[in-house]
Amino acid sequence: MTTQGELPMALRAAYLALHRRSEARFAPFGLTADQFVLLATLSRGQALTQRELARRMPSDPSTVRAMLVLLERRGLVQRDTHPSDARARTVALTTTGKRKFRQLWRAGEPIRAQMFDSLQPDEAETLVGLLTRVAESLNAQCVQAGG
Amino acid sequence: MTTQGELPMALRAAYLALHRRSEARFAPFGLTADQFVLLATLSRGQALTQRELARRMPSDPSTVRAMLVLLERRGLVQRDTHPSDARARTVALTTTGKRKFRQLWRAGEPIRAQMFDSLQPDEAETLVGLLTRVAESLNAQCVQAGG
DNA sequence: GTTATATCGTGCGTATACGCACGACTTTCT
DNA sequence: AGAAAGTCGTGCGTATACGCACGATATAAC
Repeated sequence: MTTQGELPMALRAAYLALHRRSEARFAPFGLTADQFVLLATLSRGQALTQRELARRMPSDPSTVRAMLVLLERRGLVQRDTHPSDARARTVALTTTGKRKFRQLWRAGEPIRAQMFDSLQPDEAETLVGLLTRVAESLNAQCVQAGG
Repeated sequence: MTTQGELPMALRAAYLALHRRSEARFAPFGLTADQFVLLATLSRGQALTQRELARRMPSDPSTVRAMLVLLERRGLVQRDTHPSDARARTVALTTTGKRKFRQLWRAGEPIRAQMFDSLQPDEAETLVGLLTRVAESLNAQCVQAGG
């Protein structure tokens, strides 16, 4: 089946298209698509450690750190020392950050709508389900043998 | 429907998982996941201009150029002046490049299999179809109105 | 209580991913 | 022919995306 070889490319093409679109859409607000993802993740569960934030995005901790440095400089996020763990730092949205996120969420609406409208309602749900399954499979540690 | 808000994140998570996996898998061969994509694209249609190569990947021409500089230095691709257009340069795999690509294709097999096996045969086809539709929708110029 | 191990964040290096501006060349129009 | 407009590749700047090694702290083992 040629489908097997096409799946990775189709996934890549779709994601890059989404990323480009989002990037262009958010640029006027001075934020990138990935910064939006970070803000969105923070808005769902405040006072996360950098590690936990990275896990949820999902992204690499060192990548997240670089992003946080930029966002903190702009006053969109705030980093404090963790109350019980001196190694860790907690991250949270500032008031400005929350406002910015709501702005961006609205700005991104047409993109989400465009994706959604290209599918039947049940197809959208199916797509999310399949993507989730593929992602979980890929994240399950190690492709041991070539079975 | 919350599905609409989850779709972009699900797409992102799946792609990043694939990318990480591929990166780790190809690293021992000294190549990156995206370099593999470039090689694969070249292997399907030789003597492309850099522009055309970028269009097919799909990627940005300036990104592709940076990749080509690295790959040419390693002797995996070859760039020549275009026979009829002095502005353009043609790109093709060298013999080494072709061999390397076949190597990588085999090395990537477990990853493709893992993705594929997490789905029913018809689901894989469905997924490719839905991803393609979403990508096309996203690439169709401009989110004009919120119609 | 001291040592061994694991975890958190940091800093560094490399490779995308892209926009933008520039020079070189092509095509089109007049 | 000569000028205008479009296209190709290049070079630069910024932001991910990640691995790896390091110091600091926490936790576990003894």
